[in-house]
Amino acid sequence: MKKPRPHRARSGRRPGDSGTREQILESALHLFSDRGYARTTIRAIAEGAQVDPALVHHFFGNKEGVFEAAINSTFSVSSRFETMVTTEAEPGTSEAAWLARTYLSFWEDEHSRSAMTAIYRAGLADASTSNALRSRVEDSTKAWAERSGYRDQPDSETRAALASGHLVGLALLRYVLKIHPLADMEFEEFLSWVVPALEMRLSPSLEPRVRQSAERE
Amino acid sequence: MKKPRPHRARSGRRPGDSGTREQILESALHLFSDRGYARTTIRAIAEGAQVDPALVHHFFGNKEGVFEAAINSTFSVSSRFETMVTTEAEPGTSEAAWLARTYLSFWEDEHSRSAMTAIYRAGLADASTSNALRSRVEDSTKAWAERSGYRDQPDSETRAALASGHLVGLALLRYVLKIHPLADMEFEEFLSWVVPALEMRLSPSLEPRVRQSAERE
DNA sequence: GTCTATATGATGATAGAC
DNA sequence: GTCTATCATCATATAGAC
Repeated sequence: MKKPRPHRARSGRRPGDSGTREQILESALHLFSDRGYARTTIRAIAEGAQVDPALVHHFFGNKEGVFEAAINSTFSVSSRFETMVTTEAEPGTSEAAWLARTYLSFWEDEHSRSAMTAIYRAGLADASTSNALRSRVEDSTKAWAERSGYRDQPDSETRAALASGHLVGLALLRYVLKIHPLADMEFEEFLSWVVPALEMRLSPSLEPRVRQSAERE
Repeated sequence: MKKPRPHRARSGRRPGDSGTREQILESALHLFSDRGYARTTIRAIAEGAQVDPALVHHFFGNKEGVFEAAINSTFSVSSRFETMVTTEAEPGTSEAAWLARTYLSFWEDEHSRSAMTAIYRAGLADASTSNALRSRVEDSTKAWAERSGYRDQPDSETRAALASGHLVGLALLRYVLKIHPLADMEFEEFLSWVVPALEMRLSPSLEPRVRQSAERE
């Protein structure tokens, strides 16, 4: 016996073919960035997308699959993250300025910010998930250090890592923790604070001669 | 309350009165710093301390109680964190140098590092738990900005926040993510990289004239 | 593609015996 | 102080009907 389905109580229709997959990813990305990985449940993702939890499994297999798909969806942060460090800086601006602007643009853009937040929340959550974030940061730092104009400077690798830490920390305080007054600033003003410090970090010639061997004993 | 001080190195017997509470906290701190808040279970804490899970509830009520007690146990990071910003810098060193050394010492010390890691992991995990970390960072940043020798400099609050982001980011990369080569450095060498950059950030007079908004001299 | 039903297990918490 | 037993909840994941 076929069950007649005279009227669908569901208001927003769920068409037979398209849309749902993207809605699941959108819901997932929102939740992962807001609640982190562990506290985000497949049920909540499904509810946010107004679909059945089983559908989430059907599309992505398991929770990790949803996460991977979510942070790579639509804006493909991962791939852009990698190609970022292989792009040439625009002439007229320092490479440090370009690095800061490019990296922080990921955070500034409302769409990719969710993915960035999700990535950092998940990567900092516990030791077992830190590996992915560590390789990501380490690789992009190293790649950038090797190809940048600062490549031949002494300690270029160390300086690149210090610059990464600088940028990561500022991004976390401004975009994740939303610390005042960093979070309230206009983007360009924020950049105007960050760039000079980063330029100094990356180019020894701009540095005062404060640094010599630390008091070691 | 008598303490026989048995000096026993954990032979397997769980004596009727002492030790267990501290062992629970030790186990909890280790797990919270390693796996974050959400992935740390009371059962695992109990197992690590070789006690019954019910005992954990008996002592601390609920999971959050264990967390609070753990990060405040033995080394009382929270209180030291607050008094940190009210202490005078030692003469002969810049305040920026003192700030960097004091803050990073919390991370460098093996014991307090667990608490620091737990605090940051929990605070960055999701939006709901970010409040505690935000107020902590915001308050200590502000307090330090107001009482430091840089107090009368223009934008002292902004500069203090930027310095906080700088320090937090470097600490996370070195101590939590363990990014090479930051994590492999000796502490004094690490400091010798951080301090000059922080001094420049905090004192406009040391800054190159890249920024136009700095009016004061 | 979508959903119902369910297997299977882990979790935080409590009550209460010794 | 310590443990046994258990509750209620919620999790991921799967099988299979329509």
